[in-house]
Amino acid sequence: MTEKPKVRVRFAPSPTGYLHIGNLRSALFSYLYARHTQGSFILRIEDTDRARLVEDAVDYVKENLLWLGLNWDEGIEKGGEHGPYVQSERLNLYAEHAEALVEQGKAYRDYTSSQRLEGLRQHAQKAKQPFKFTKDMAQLEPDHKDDPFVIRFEIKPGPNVIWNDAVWGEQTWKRKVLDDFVALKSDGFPTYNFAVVVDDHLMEISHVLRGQEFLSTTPKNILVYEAFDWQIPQFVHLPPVLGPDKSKLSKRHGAKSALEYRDAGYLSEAVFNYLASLGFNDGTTQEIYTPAELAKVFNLGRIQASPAIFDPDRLDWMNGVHIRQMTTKQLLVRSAEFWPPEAKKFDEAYRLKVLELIKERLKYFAEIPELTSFFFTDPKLNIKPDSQPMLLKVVNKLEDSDFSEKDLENRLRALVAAEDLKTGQVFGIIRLAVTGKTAAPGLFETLHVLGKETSLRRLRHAAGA
RNA sequence: GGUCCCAUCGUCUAGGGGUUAGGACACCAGGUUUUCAUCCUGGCAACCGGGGUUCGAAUCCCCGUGGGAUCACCA
Repeated sequence: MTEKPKVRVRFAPSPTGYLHIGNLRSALFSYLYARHTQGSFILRIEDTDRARLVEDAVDYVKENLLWLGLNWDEGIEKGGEHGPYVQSERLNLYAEHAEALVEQGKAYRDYTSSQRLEGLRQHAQKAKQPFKFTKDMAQLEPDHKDDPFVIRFEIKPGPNVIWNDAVWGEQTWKRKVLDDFVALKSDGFPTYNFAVVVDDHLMEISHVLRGQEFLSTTPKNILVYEAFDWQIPQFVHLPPVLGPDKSKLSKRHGAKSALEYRDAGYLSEAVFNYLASLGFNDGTTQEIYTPAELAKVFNLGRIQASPAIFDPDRLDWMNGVHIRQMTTKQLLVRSAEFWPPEAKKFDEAYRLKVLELIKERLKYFAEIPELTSFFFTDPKLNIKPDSQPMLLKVVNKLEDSDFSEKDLENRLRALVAAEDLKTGQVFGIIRLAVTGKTAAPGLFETLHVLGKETSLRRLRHAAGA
């Protein structure tokens, strides 16, 4: 009996500023798998591209993950036994490993200038040949001492590269389509394809969950693992999340980061639920899950291979369901920042009653001001003069009411009956006078919550009294 | 263009040699109701095309078509 090795997965974004929903879903799946297997979820920063570095991007990534509840067990800030967790702080490691490959004849220094490289590339393009860099094209010796060089990983002839992807099944790549890629750049930084292997190995990553765009670089990664005689992790390539036009989701689609959903007043658990449903399902007809439930049912084998289109309508629906599942008290706490400034003049008990009334028509918290404004400030008057006599009768009828919902209902229905009018008509006029809206929560509840003083004041005002 | 991959309602998806192809969102209709919403009921709506294998194909195979990814000293 050998003990199963611990599952260790990582999310390794590069701090280039923008973290879209598709990236975040990769993080989510990694997190889910770690939780499902009681493994570790690690956050590593891949900042080897100095040109694209964006300030504060790391904070932005952290904020996104934290908001969604994707807490990492190990990584930046948290620390751990496999640090540092920022690639720019591991430069010596990559250099050592690249050097070792050179010594073993598995990689070589290349002094080819960028100009010559560009020329080579253009030449191939003119000849309509795919450009593929091989060792015989390389300049193995410097023209001058101290000329800059890169270290290229050499693809030697050999059998096809075969691996089994958890999502895509068995993959076979011919070596001859691979070219001698740069492992260490002339600035001393590693390239992604080299650093990712060194780090994943050193950090003992067991499963590599990443976007499908990395599928075609996997053979290169595998060859590096083999060159070092390292154990190859399980690869799990995730399908992309697409925009409504079926192209990859991007800023262009108004694609939002998690933070933008937070700012619009979406519940993180709803976004969590929705994101997980894009490319994963457990085979049942259940739609609504808590994060903990998802961690329980999540498994690699049920990840979809085909892309998913992001559907904002479905997210809205799902958020509404999560909202309605929450107690009003919880909801009040969660929505605290979204209430209009006027609401602060009222106590919590009152806001709680208001929330109770709008809860079932709330899709996200940003709608709160629009839905609740009349509970805090008198609405603009927009009553037709010919309905004013009716409102006067309403005022008279309610003047000695105790304003309980029951009493309000009895009196108002009695009035409608006495006047021989349609309920909807009369209630509609009252609603408009009191709320300024044609669509609002139930009339009796609204009047009750508003209270006698406010209700009668608005009614008298609307009646022109 | 080379390489690799994907393909069930408009969308997220279940299923998978014999099913009335299931659920959910959206949409439409009806019910409840004082409006809106919630809720309930019902409806519309799908196996990309063509061959093959088979008694039988949406399901397996092949070829098309469509879509995607990738071909950097980016990740």
